[in-house]
Amino acid sequence: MIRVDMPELPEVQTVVDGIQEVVGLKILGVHTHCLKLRQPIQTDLSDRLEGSVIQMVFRRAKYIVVKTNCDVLIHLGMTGKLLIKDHTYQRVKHDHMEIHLSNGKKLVYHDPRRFGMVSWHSNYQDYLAHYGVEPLSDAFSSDYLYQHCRDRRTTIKALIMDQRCVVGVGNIYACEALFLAGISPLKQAKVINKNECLKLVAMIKKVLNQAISEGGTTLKDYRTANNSLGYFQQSLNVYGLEGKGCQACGSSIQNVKITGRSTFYCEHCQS
DNA sequence: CCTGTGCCCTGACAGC
DNA sequence: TGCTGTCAGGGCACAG
Repeated sequence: MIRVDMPELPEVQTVVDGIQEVVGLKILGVHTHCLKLRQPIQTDLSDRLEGSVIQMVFRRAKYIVVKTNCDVLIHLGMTGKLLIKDHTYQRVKHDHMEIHLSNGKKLVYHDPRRFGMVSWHSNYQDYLAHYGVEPLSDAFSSDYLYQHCRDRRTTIKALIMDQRCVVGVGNIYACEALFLAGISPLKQAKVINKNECLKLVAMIKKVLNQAISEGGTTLKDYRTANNSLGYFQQSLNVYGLEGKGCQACGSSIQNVKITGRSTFYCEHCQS
């Protein structure tokens, strides 16, 4: 078992659950320190947010949605963190934005690799209009996935990572779910049968739900120790385990590239 | 429309 | 020891 700490859907959900205390607070001001994220932080972000009240914080795909008088979308990218700090907190390297709140605390956006994003929209749904169903919703069913697989020559792994089909399934959980479903990541989507769709959908929901429940516990510990929020760590079966023995059969875990992403699987258990 | 490739960015790590 | 090269990957632009 190895541990990783990239913010996939469960990590984003855990962060959202952990910052509910900001709901109802007034935004006194916003300071941005680096405009060059995945897309530039809008220069009028502060003007837009100052004086407004945070009405709701929730997750859509891997975005954190902060509803005020407009919608603020926050994406953590690879290395992003959203931290609650008190008024004595001093900014450190890679803190790109601070939102000053009416209870004296600050919501701090920290992202060394700057793959993340912060932006305001009048309606967040317009920005995410091309996004598919939530993986943990009833809309993501085996029938839904099966229909999306029709006539698709791409691999099943690329398909479940395509946000137009289903959102929030990143590289790690795609690998893990395919392992648990016994399906090769290299298999063409169009030859996946209904029973395989049933298993795969169930396993995607399982790994995500499991990670969310584990994350809640880890986050609580993390907060106690550091008085701050961050994403957590997840135990894995195949991801990052190239050359190691498969837990189920002992065969060596393979690593192949699929659409540029490292893809870990067991040739014996997945076909 | 469908599919694959490359880019953005910094830090961790391997190899010399 | 310090340098260089490689890799990590979500989302999107772009090419074929």
